[in-house]
Amino acid sequence: MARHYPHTKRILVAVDCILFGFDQNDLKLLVTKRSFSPEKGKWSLIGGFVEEDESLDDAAKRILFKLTGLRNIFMEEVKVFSEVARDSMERTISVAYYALIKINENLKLSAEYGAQWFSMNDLPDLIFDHRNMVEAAHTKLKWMAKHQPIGFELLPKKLTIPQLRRLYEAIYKKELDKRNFSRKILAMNMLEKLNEKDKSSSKKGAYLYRFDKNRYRELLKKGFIFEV
Amino acid sequence: MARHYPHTKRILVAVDCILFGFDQNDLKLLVTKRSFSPEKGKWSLIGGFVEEDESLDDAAKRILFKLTGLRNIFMEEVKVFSEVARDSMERTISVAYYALIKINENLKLSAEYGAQWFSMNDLPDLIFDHRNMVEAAHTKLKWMAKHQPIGFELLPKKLTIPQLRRLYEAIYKKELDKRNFSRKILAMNMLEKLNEKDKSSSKKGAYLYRFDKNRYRELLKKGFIFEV
DNA sequence: TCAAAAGTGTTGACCCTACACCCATGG
DNA sequence: CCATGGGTGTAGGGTCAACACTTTTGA
Repeated sequence: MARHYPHTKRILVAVDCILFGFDQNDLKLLVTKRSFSPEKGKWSLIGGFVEEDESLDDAAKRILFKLTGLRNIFMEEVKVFSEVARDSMERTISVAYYALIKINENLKLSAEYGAQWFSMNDLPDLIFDHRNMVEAAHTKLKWMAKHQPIGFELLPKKLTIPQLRRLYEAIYKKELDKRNFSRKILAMNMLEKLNEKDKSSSKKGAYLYRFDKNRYRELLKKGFIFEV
Repeated sequence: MARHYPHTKRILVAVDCILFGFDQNDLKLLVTKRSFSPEKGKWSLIGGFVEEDESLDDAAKRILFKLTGLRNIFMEEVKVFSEVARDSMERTISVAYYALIKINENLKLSAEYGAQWFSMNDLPDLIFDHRNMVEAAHTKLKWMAKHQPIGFELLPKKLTIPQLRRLYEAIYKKELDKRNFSRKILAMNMLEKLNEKDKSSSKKGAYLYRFDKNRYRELLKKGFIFEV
């Protein structure tokens, strides 16, 4: 396209991804080893520049796919980071996106990026303002997990109530009463109980459930408001 | 700064402002008549391009100031709009900001922009994706007004409880019980009752109150959570 | 004197929290 | 047989919604 708005500076636009995962009891963050200047070799969120023919959402999906091979992942904008000097090389504004990833044996990370999971309780130093991005994303995650059933995006399709509770405890860094929690969750009537148990974390085993998206959509139509 | 990230397209970055006001019973939006191509002469949100030496927050403040002469106004990012073809001239990504403005006799709008207030219930057609921006901002406003005491930004410093209730009714398009509303608001203990009445909307007159920011900050420290 | 908005209390239903014991099983 | 985590019920307090009449005063 021709330039019809003269005398205005065009700017580099990037997307940086805050990739959350959940593993046993820990909320985790996937970070990569930066392979180019500046700050080469340091820990960094995975990111990339926005191309001419893609929206920011598309750019975020592309970047996520290159690292993880995953598509159709829950992903959402957090906010824009636009301080003039935030990138030491050239002015770049960056839009932070967070994504919720199921960590499991099928997840194959591209070796290219030297990616590694870190516990949110024990993050390494990150370049630029990436630490602020992570904070902002975590704040948004807390908000969202409270008011929308996105926690399930971090768990296997078949999940147990104790697992879900441990996830919320990790997100909020706060213990929850197991009786009250399971009553509240089951009362919403969004989980389908299966005739299987998961014995990976106890001898007795915990019943498996499946989040029923259709039932949730029905509830929404009736004015139901999710809240944990 | 030199270009250190080669082969990447730089992009025009704009800010568009969703300016909310409140007048009697109506939530209002300030829109301008666009004075340049494309779409010259049509109704548009006020906006502008981001300059080299400013953050997006700064750009939004600058644009607001040029139109209204106001500073220190509540203003917050909504989200980025980045569809490739959203601007018909040249690819532009735009970050929507919303602001809350007190409409009163001191407000002097720059004549340059042909600005006009419209009721949110009766908006004109807007250019590009500006209507979507307004929807997104309204959604965020509903969210914020419920969980933070930002409603006061739309009202005079001295306000009455019925006025505040009408504001919330306008934001949520829903009637509220006046007894329950005033009990809830006063119970929060954030309003200082004055010995004056406002008779502009009734013969009996309603007591004026002042929102006490310091008291609110104290409450926050004690773990108080605002919710309407 | 009347119309129009302000102000004010109570009750019942529901919801949320706090809390303790038994169950199933693998080792 | 025992250690570990899973599963379950109840009672009390607090919160929220629903509801109607009186007050004030300008016109």
